[in-house]
Amino acid sequence: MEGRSQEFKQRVEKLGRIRESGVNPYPNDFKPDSCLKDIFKDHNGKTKEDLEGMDSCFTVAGRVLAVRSFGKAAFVKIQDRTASLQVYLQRDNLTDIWPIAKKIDAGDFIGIKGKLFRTKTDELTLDAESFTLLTKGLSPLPEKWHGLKDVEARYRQRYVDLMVNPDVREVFRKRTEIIRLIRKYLNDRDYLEVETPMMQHIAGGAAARPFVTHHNALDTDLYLRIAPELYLKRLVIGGFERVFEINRNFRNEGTSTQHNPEFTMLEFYEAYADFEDLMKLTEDMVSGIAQELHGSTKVMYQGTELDFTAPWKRLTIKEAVLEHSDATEEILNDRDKSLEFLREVNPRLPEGWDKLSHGKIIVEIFEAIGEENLIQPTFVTHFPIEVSPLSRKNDKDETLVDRFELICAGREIANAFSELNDPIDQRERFVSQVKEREAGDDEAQPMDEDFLRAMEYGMPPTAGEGIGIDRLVMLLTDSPSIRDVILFPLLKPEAKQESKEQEETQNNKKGKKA
RNA sequence: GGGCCGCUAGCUCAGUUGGAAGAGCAGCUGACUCUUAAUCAGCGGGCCGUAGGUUCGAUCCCUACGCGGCCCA
Repeated sequence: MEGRSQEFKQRVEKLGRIRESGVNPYPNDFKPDSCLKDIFKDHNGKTKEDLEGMDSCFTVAGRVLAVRSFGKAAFVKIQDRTASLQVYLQRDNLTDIWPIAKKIDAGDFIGIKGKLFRTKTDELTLDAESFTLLTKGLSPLPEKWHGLKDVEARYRQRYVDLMVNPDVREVFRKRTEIIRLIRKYLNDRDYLEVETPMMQHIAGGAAARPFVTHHNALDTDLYLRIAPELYLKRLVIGGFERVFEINRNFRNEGTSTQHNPEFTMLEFYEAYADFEDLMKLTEDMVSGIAQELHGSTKVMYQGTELDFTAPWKRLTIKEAVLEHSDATEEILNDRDKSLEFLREVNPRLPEGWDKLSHGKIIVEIFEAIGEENLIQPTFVTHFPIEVSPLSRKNDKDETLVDRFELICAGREIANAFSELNDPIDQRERFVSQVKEREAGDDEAQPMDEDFLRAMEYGMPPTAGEGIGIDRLVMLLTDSPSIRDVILFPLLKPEAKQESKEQEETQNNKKGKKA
């Protein structure tokens, strides 16, 4: 109890008095028969007289959000998963339980059975005929008017954030709805939803640093996946011509408003499709989701209108750079001139910058100046082959691949390509990746012999795409940070406030080991 | 990794050339059976992020550290 707030201690004492009076403060046999939203839906149109003529009782349960108490009566606002509703408690109706009912606190859960009426100010209200304490809350709720604002507290104690900030609940409901709509869209197109390994012996399918873990029984290191790509393609090879997976990827990188080390990715693969088909599919799917969610394909994001109405703009990566900088074709078509230009737009380059290939230089230039200027949804195409070891070569220009990135609000939302299905070419690409890895690029992809073995059986012509779900949800819920669309974003652990008992336990453990 | 900003009561926030730490809400006591951020009267509640330093004296100034936010890489 030491270190607890005064109010916490008072509530614990109150809890004790409730128990002494013979009332169980944590019963679990109360069954509501109505949710609050349905009560509004069915009865909010009714007049005072309509309600007086109605004989039906409603049994509801919820968390107490606010109490306005009089001597022998009280108005209490309760909230369930669907809505909030005012309840009227009167001493003369509640008799035995009144002493407890009048002592409830904001944060408690209560159950009420009663009849609907309208107050003098015309608010639909449930007049309690019986009252049941369902859970005593010990920690006080945040301020009723301002709610919980402290960003760190909101992330660390998301449960409190959700209790008191309805707009936060709404964001996460929309997140779930978006994922539901994606599933429906793909299921309707005969895609098969699958699950592939999160723990992999070879972390391939993307350029990123993985987390490492260890399997004790097999005594082997494993990586948390950075992408499901190579497994989903194995499934296409196996005959599942349309597959998708919505699941977590893990990348061992820093956090930002755009990055969380674990994030949710949709990946889908369709045989006999190419990357242009996927552009159409993406336009159709995302604009449809915006329409379902907002009733419009135009969505406000951080003060800017994003127009998801199909078709979306398409630019080659060079066009995107030319459109948003003073670079010229002459510069971009020459490796050394491009490098010089890159140094102007990005003076602080990673180590080994002078050895960058022409293709990588173009991508670096795009990321430095092109990407952030693409606000409306735009497909950026014609990526260089050096940065695309899993993509099919372009038939007309072997330095390019049939790939696009979807950029919106200045950030990458999706990445897709016609899949490389030539096993000989794929092996060569892996070999050059391994060389880059040996040269110090720890994001270059490792050799995956089993994947090659699979591809050697023949993979049908296929296109595949990954869509960052968190970022898509950000755009569709007007959220400025990825942490606003991830229920429990990764934070550093809080400063330890170990109790003496814990300290002793730990010391004992240390002592035993020593 | 670098820069800037923040950390004060359960919550939202004030505050002090460096001189006994404040408000509102929440809480407690009392009044009140139709309130809407209910009202009225009274009361309690603080390691001012942590640790050093400067000082007669530090929540305030300095240093380091921790956590968070934003920006940059």
